[in-house]
Amino acid sequence: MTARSSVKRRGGPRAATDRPLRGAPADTRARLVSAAAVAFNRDGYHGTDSNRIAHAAGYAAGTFYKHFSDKREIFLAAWEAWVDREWEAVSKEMAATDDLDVVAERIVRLTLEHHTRWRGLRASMLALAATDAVVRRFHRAQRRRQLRTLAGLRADRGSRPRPAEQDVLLLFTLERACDSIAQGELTALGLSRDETLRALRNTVRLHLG
Amino acid sequence: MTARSSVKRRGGPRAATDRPLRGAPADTRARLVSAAAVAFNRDGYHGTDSNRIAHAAGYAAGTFYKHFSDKREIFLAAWEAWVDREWEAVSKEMAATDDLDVVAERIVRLTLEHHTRWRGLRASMLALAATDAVVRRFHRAQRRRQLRTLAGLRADRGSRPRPAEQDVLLLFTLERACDSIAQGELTALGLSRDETLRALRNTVRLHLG
Amino acid sequence: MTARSSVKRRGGPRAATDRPLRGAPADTRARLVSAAAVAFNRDGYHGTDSNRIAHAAGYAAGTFYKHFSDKREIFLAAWEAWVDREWEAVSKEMAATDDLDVVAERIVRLTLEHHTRWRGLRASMLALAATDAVVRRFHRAQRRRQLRTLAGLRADRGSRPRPAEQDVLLLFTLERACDSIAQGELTALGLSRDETLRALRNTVRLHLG
Amino acid sequence: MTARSSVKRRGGPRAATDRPLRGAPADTRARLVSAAAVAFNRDGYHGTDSNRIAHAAGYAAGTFYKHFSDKREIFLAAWEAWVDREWEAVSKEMAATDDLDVVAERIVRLTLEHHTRWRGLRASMLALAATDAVVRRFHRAQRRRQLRTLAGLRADRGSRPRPAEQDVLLLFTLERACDSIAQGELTALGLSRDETLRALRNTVRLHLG
DNA sequence: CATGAATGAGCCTTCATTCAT
DNA sequence: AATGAATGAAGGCTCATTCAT
Repeated sequence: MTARSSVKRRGGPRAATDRPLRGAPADTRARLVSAAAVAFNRDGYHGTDSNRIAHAAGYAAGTFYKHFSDKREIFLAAWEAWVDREWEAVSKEMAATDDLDVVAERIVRLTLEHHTRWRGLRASMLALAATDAVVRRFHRAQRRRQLRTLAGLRADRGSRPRPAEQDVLLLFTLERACDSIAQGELTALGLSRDETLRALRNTVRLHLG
Repeated sequence: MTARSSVKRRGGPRAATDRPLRGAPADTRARLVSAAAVAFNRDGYHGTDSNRIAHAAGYAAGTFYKHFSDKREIFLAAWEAWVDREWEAVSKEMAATDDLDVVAERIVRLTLEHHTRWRGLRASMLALAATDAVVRRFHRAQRRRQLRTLAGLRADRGSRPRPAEQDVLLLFTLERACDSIAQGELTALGLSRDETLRALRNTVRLHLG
Repeated sequence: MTARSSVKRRGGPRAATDRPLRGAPADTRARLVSAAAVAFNRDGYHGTDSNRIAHAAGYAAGTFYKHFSDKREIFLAAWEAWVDREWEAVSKEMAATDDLDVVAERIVRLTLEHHTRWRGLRASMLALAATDAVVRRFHRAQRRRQLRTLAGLRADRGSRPRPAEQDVLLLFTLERACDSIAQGELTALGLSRDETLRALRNTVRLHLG
Repeated sequence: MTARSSVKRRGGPRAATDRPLRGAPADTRARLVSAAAVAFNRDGYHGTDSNRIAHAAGYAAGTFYKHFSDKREIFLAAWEAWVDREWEAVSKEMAATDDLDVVAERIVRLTLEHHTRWRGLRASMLALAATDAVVRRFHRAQRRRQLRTLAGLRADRGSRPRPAEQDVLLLFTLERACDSIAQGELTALGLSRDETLRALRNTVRLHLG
């Protein structure tokens, strides 16, 4: 009914910059995952919808379901990508120097940045994992990946091996403290952020040594 | 032409054979809050609705809105009640004995029980607090109550005063460990639950000493 | 424990055997507006609802909100369309002849027919305009359109210009008399319908002369 | 459950000044009708509810249904009272002087005041009458009362008798003009209010003469 | 590969009405 | 005569998902 130019541009708002919309499926998928991560993080899992995600990525509603069978699936993909990015960054910092103090400082800083930036995504994950068994399984799988990565990193540095218990506890500690700071809870309660970070750095350094 | 009258007939109470339905508003409210806590815990905040909560409490849908202006309000009420109950139980245990080891063991056990029983409610709270500023404020207010209670308990025992930072950190540690154990994460990762609990008890005992 | 998954399945289109459902948005919108006009007219604004309107137009409930942000919006669209149609019909009659008597007779007849057919819609508009400022503004805008149209028609015929006051008064008179006759009030009170119409025709003829 | 003093005063808000709540049924009824008239006028028939009306009158929700079988009934009662008051006022003015010009001026002024004050009530009546046959019948009955009253007033003054058609037309004219002015439509369209009122007064004087 | 109109179950909320006290 | 807690049908609106093009 409406005349269409061969270049796909229509009346409605196109969120991001105009890119070639028909491309490799993997690219489309990646764009959708990125948009989903941002939306879930900002509005929570139940605060966005698949149509909004698709449009934010520059696609129509239907495209979403060509790449993901449902909303949960894209959420898990976004989570997986998030874990990937975090440990990529950490690995890079670990490789760049031998100084333990520097490495510990960087891990804490990166984790804090990452958790601050993505605190909404993390909160949604925790809530979904509590009610949805599939999400819970996925979350644990990612946790195992984290543990493997962490053990691998220690091995690369020639550090002495440790029981996994100690690694999880380190992860828990890092996670909890960073989530809290990210949410602004410490500050809101009048507690010192720097003090906490110093303690965290110390814990990490001892763990890696 | 005028097939439909503009006056509509609806409503009316049910047969008067059921539970004690007509009672003091405070009782009704309390029943609704209890039912809500169970429902939120089992299905998550977004997994139940006000109608289901009302029916679970033995009331009709409309009754809900005589007592709460919306779903969030009853969620916060359920959360508040949950915090109340937890610290009531802890206070009781604190008063019953002077032996620090026993007290620490009880606090850890109670917290673990409480977090295990209500892990879904806790997960919903964390997710909502990430997206909803009102919930976040409420959560912090409850946290302050926890801190006051904890400080009070220490004072009652004649323990030396501590900076609030140490109290929150104790709360965080307890919380995170108990949430993890409650979700079954430690076990799923093949880690020792008893070991973790022993360490926790030790931390608590040192803190209260 | 996790009986309910947090992912919910719903929606999906109906069997593709029905009316031309998937079409240009403008067509869908037009069908919805038509159905709404009929429903509002028959049952009153508060006597129908968006679901009923959508179904009457051959669509599902959700489709309504793809085209209108709420019930009021479609009501105003229906009203606008009604005003359009009325004055289209009147314009056509005006163009078809030069005989003032004939024109006056046709205007009165058309107005009466139109008001009779749509008296419920008119009544809803009057009631809403009394309570709702947005509706009131819209109604006045339409009134201004009517006045412009009426002035234009007179100008086309080379009639002498008149102050707008006289045009509104003509509109008021026509409106009130036709509404009354449409509601059957005159007849119910034992008054002569023909007598009133004769007087009306006379007024219109004098006004256009 | 709650201790009650013998003087009926509870926590909740009591709308009007405290009056003796248990009294002659007619008084209660009258208070409810007054409150209903105000509420319907301000918010429209569908914009208030029976609970609100009861509370505004100083009673509990249930009291409403001890005096009226449904919402429509109190609406009709409010309407009837409104017509009563209007024609009471008009009759008084008619009796107070013999000067036709003065009488006409007063009728127009009173009608305008009355329609301005109660324009929302009138609008609701028109909308309900369009969809509800019972309301429509009631409205016509009141119209007949108006006509009888008007004829009686003319007879009292020794004016010559007139066909009812002319009386209704006078009522229609008065009504429509006053409704319009009351709604602010004339002013909003940039038309002269005084001019219209002058014409109205003239019409009334001729009619009564 | 992508589109986007359409679906329809279901959530949140209101309110006319009842009845045990 | 009055109370007010409770009812429950139903209206407004959302959104995960589908499918003809």
